[in-house]
Amino acid sequence: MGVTKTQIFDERQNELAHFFKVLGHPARIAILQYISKQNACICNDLVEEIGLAQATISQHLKELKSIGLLKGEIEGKRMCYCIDLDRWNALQQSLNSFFNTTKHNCC
Amino acid sequence: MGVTKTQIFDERQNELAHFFKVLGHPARIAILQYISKQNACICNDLVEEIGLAQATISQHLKELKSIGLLKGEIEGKRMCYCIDLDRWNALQQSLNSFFNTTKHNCC
DNA sequence: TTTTATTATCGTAATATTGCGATATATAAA
DNA sequence: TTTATATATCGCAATATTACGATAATAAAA
Repeated sequence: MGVTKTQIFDERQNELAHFFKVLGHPARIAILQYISKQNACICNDLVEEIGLAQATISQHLKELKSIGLLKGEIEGKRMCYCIDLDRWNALQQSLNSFFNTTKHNCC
Repeated sequence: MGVTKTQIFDERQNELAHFFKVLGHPARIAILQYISKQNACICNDLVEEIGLAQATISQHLKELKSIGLLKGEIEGKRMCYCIDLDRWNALQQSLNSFFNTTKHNCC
């Protein structure tokens, strides 16, 4: 086993879970915080800043791109990764919507 | 390897990531939504509702307990799992704080 | 006490994730 | 063209996660 049974959940549950999952790694949190602190981002800076190998950072960036949080623009021989603000806000809202609609209690 | 290098991140980054990680599974999203919909929750109901084995549900409940989102009370021979509203709100706030402080852009 | 019902835990198999070195690719600089 | 720099991808090893059957533990019911 070891496979998440995505077929028994609805699309929204899977999407929400995937989003949470991508944010569920300290390196990816750190990457987002660092990109935010700077005004431009270059992957190579991240390697020094975060302290993981270049291949590893590149992999984490790919996952952040997979949910649209980052957009990359080629800038000469460099890559400029930035936060996609529209997506960022949309995700925050989607997440708050989950929190607000799922908080009834019993005991 | 396969080990997250938690030691190179700060406590807040690790905590935030752990929180996101726990929410990063559709079964756990579904569990929270179901508990919320009901006014009381019994694990056995979840097994029928979600469609995973009892052992698996129990495991997911344990992880939700690990971040304090659920509290369980023994009720006869049953277990009543409920959402801890204080913790729920605190986590929502912590999450919004992350989103609000990490959203500057460049391109 | 015995049985039944409910939940937790253990052990295990399958798959996923993390991390890294090596290498490929692409562009700028020399 | 050659070299240097920056990023992506491949392949692999180590560890984590997911799922489940079997079983333990606990308490109500018979």
